[in-house]
Amino acid sequence: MQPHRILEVTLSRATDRQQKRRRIAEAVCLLADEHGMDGVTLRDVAARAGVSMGAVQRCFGTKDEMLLFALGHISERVTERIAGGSTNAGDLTRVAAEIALLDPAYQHEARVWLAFVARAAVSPLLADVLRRNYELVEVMLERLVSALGVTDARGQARALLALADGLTTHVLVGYLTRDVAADILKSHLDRLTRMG
Amino acid sequence: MQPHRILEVTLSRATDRQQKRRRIAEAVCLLADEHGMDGVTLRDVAARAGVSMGAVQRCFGTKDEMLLFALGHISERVTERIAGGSTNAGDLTRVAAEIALLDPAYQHEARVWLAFVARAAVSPLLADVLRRNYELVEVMLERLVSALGVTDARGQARALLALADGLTTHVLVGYLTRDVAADILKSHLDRLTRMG
DNA sequence: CCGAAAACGATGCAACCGCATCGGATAGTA
DNA sequence: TACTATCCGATGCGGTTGCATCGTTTTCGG
Repeated sequence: MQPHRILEVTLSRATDRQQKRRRIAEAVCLLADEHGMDGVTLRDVAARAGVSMGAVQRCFGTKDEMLLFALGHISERVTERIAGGSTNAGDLTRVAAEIALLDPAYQHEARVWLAFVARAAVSPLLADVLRRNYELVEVMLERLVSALGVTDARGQARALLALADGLTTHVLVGYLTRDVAADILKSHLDRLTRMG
Repeated sequence: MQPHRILEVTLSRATDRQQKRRRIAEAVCLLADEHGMDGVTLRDVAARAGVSMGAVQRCFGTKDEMLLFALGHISERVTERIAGGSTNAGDLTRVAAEIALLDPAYQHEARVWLAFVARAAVSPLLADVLRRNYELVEVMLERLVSALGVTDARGQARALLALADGLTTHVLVGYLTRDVAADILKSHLDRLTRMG
């Protein structure tokens, strides 16, 4: 068999592996959403993903590796969605709302995110992934904010990011309603726009 | 023996109980700070508190009750510290800094708080305690903010609370340094003051 | 077509979990 | 001093955890 055939096959296998990895990562997110990070066990993950436990072990040498990949997976998805639309100045509102995950459809992602953040506080590896993700979002936000003509765009971007995250958390624990959080976010953005 | 003697003894016993409860709660916080909520097991808690496992079981019927009490314990402590100083208008800076737990001495409390918040997202009982605590802080913040002559003091108080929480989280995962977070918070407060 | 290699799912394993139970130590009452 | 009720710490128990190991099946290169 020719080398290029070998390459094909190898790639195909690798692709399958990656697909299975992603499916497992999805299962991790589902469980983390439902029962928190404690509810993420290898057996339950395998059952949710519709694979055997051995498959999970083969895809990820250890549970921590699995969680690391899962965090990277969801981070990637969220970041891509945020960066998805055009980066017009008017998109700041949309972007901010998506960062805050205020839409009910994103409630699940918000819970997963919170579970990972909490674990990242005591797991340097997870923290690294999270930090990288925040820096990516910060860059995007800074661009949008600076387009408003605001001074200290970076600081304002960071503040907006923190505000959005805090609001998400407060909604999750039931302290604020989604509507109230959305109003607060909107008010903040209005003020930011007025500043420019 | 007279009834009042009985009352004395009973009270003394009850006091001992509460003291032991608090000591156990402290141990819970220590462990949650070091290894996250997963690291909080009855055995480790007992060892940390310097009591037997049976003592922990006797103080709290179940693990959830223990966690519930521990959350109430730390919430109370933080809230009291925040409300401790006089509520002058100038104290807004101090209060905000203490809410954000930016001082390195509060780093541990911040980690514990995050661990509980994450669990509260999937535990209604914990969420109730947390929500009550947030509402308490909100009232204090609203009073301070309204003293600045700001319109929509409640909304601004909520925004400030969310910003502080978000900054705390971002510092914990290593995305922001304490100094940067403090600057952002200060900048926000300055703007708020200028608004009034 | 065949042999090596990889993937597979099932099962085993030691450690740990929360909780229940137990006999003995202790303290309060008459 | 006896009696009793509470407290105490140790141990047991069923269940679950993450991970290792097994024989078997599938896949792929020659």
